[in-house]
Amino acid sequence: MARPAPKPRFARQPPPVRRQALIEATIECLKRYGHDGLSIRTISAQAGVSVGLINHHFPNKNELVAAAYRHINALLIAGMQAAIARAGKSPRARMRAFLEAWFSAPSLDADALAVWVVFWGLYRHSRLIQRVHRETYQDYVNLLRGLLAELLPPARAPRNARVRGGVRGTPSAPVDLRLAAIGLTALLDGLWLEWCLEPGRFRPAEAVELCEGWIAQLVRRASAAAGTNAAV
Amino acid sequence: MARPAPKPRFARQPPPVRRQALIEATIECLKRYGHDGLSIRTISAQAGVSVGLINHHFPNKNELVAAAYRHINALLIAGMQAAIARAGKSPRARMRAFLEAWFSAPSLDADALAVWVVFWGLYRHSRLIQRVHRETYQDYVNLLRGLLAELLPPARAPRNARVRGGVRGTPSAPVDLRLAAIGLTALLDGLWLEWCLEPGRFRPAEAVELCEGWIAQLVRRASAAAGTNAAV
DNA sequence: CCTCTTGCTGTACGATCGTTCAACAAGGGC
DNA sequence: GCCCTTGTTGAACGATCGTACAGCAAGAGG
Repeated sequence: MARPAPKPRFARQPPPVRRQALIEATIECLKRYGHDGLSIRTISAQAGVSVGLINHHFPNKNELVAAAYRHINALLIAGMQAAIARAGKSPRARMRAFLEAWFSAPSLDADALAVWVVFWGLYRHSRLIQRVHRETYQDYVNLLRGLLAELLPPARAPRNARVRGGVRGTPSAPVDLRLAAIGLTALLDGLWLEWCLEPGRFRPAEAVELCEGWIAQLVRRASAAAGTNAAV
Repeated sequence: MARPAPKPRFARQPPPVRRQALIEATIECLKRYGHDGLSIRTISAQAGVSVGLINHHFPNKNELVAAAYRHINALLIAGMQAAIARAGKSPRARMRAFLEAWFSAPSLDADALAVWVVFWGLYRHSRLIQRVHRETYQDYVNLLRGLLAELLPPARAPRNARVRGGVRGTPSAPVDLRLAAIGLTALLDGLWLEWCLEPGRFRPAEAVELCEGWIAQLVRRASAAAGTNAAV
């Protein structure tokens, strides 16, 4: 008992490490408690630190929240890119890998959606969130557009494509890569949203199937327009 | 000046009228201030009443919020139904009317999305919101499914439809009305979401066009499967 | 082992939150 | 014109919010 039990009351961490821990605690709190979890006290408790520490590493709460938003964005995109890279070189396999990664954990998680939705709710009134969104959402769209471009015949890009009015009965209109990416993004986001809000309504495999149907239809139209059979 | 200027300091309202006014004030506050607008003081100021009145007409704040969620749901569905009714009897015209109503004001409004998103953020942690969602979302899905059913040939409904594994290259698989409705819902929601988050990326007419393309493709497949030419 | 830097703690502060409640007064019924 | 019902007010309460800041102590450098 000579030694006074030198158990340190806390352990110092390098700023980057601590910042990362705080960011992850923020996301965990959002998962657990929704928007109510976005409080300095809740987050610092989750991270196991005192209330004052957050303002030592971040100028204010909004900056921490924006950093957390940036983190989940980056995580999502990195996950998708990894899945694609694992799939090899075949454009079809890469697209399929992307879809399957999109419609399975950890992307397809009701808790995760709850987190995203809180950020979207902040979007309109937080310039910080808006900036992060602009910076990262573009990456996601580009990723998707790249996958589509691989898949479609390398036809002349329809630059400045003005859509002809009333496309009702013209199934062989030239494929607009921009619109195609927008549509696929919408389908992905919409299915993701639906599944998270009510997981019982359909199975993830069915969502993949719906997307592949959309893409197959796209490839068919593109091939017809190009007059070739480039796509299998 | 004999009369002491009998200007009443407030005007009484029948409870249903006042309740409705408070509900609309809640939505207005959400539009204006996002989640921060969901405070008793902000809402009562918007409605022009005192802080105590809300708890006189609603047992607590959560009930008011749930009532507001129910209100915007009902409003949306009523708007769509009205647009459809105005379109007459032709299934194609009705579907088109629906799409155009969906992708124009007041549905397609960035402020409106901000309101929805806040409610979705509450969804996971509020039993009240969950109940309202269940009760009203079903109406929306049924509306959409009805429109689709009108449009597709009256083929035998694929009950208990088990999706065949790996539908990769079978474009003439029987059309599953359930999956079709799910896909169209996702496309609608996704495009709506995208447009509201970044209105510059595409025009509402392009969204309508994307949806009509999806539906046309569906009709084509259904016709092929039925072996008829029922749909023009 | 002492020193110095700095990551970290925890109290304090003012603002704002949702809710309660006693008192007020608007306005219809007689 | 008075009464009575009840819609409405607004002060007060305790809890919790984000931030500031003075001081503690961990742990590397000498």
